Amino acid sequence: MAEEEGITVRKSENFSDWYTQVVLKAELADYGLVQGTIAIRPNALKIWENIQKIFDERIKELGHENAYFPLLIPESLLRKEAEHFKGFVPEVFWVFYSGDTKLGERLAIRPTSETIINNFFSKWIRSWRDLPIKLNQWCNILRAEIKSTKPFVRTSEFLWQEGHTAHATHEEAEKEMLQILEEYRKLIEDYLAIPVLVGKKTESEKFAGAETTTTVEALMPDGKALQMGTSHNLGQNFAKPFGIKYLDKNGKENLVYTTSWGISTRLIGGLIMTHGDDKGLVLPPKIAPVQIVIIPIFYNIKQKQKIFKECEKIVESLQTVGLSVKIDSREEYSPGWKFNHWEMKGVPIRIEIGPKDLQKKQVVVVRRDIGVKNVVKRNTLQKKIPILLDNIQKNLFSQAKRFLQDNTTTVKNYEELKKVLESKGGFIRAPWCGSSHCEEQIKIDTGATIRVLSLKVEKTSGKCVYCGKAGKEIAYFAKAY
RNA sequence: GGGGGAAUCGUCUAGCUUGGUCUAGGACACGUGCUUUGGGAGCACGUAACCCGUGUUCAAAUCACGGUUCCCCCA
Repeated sequence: MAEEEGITVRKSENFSDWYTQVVLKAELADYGLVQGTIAIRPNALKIWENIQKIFDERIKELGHENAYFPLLIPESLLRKEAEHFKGFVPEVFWVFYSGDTKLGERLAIRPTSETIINNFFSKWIRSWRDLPIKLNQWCNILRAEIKSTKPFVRTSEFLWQEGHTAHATHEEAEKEMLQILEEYRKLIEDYLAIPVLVGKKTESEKFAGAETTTTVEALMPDGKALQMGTSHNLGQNFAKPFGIKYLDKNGKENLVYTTSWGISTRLIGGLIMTHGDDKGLVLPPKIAPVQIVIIPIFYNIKQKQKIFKECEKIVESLQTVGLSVKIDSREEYSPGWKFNHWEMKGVPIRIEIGPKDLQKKQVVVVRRDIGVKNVVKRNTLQKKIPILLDNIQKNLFSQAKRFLQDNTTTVKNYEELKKVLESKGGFIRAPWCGSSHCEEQIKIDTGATIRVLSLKVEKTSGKCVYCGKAGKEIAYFAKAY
């Protein structure tokens, strides 16, 4: 027995330790040499590549183009929008030297690229004919995280996409922000099978420099919220200091309206936490790099050749219907070892094929999500596997959805709010008067913040959960990562 | 932001209290060979470690100080 190779803690018993073990043992990432950095290993990068492919295609359909901007941003540029600078400066990495020469002006390693991209916008936009401009870049960014780093979830360096657009009108910018928000929701719910709350941020939680920040927030099994993506309407907050102006049809000079939006490799963290179990990672079929793994079982050389041949045939038939299949033909590992191995790596479906199956023209099909084994006739396999994958995808989503619903609690007063936070956590739905003072006090008191406000104000006749004055709208509170 | 714990082969760890016998032990992993394959197979041989720095001492894995990293709890 070599159980040390597997996950040795239960997800329900020590969530944090469980998470670390899955990350390391499923070979998703390894710790870097500098605090808050990780090496993203092929198993995880493949997931990211799938996310990229899906989202990249989608935004291109919506008229966006990819570009790439410099990593280094001069301090003077970063300072141009005051709120933005104030918000980001505590976590900026600065470059002071090139070789031995001290630089005249220190350079920021991008914590986000609004400043540098808007700088180019001001050069590239002259006429109403240049608008809208809708760019995106896939890149890495650096934000110094001194405490509580966690692979994928909170690291100093991470991979992301940042979209940056400029529009002629406020309405257009608002529309862009909302459209992308909806794309994020679809990506995360339909592909990653993670249900989210969609809405906007409060003044204190919004992006530094934004007019409006919208967000998709998921709930992790430990009752903490995880921000999965944000989409901002920057209004003219950046257009003004960067002087992004154009001449309209009447020859009049106007400032543009800009947006920005991003999702990052943090999504992988959400994926691990949401779907993983005591055996390791569980990947939704639509995002899994390998959807089906085939384990051949044999007792002698003669059988081996026949079985391998049959495996090849299965691979071919499944590949023709667009599935990603892998045979584990290694002979130095036993079938049992391979079962555990691929379960830890989260492959949605395992097909076992041995001498008995060969004889009966069947295979054994095992679902990763619920562990159920089924015998499937060989000639129906090509039809049944896609259906099964679809069921797994749906099951993972509905499980997570149920968890989200069961852990979203409506409360009437502060005592209840505190009680729920102390017990199971999750999202807490409560009336809020709209004052940032109440918001701040609740944070100091309980550690919970307002994660989301509904996009369309959810009116309430209830009283503010903190101060007892008339509630302006419903807020969703939670402790967050 | 505050507090607590930890750091020894690739991994988990023994050793530390009471410095010397530690040439640092074990299990698993890894390598080679033989044998094996329906839920983590077996035997044999082998590779492999005291986080970094400074100090105390005849002598440091063990004691002190500083650093680094990781984990946990609270805000």
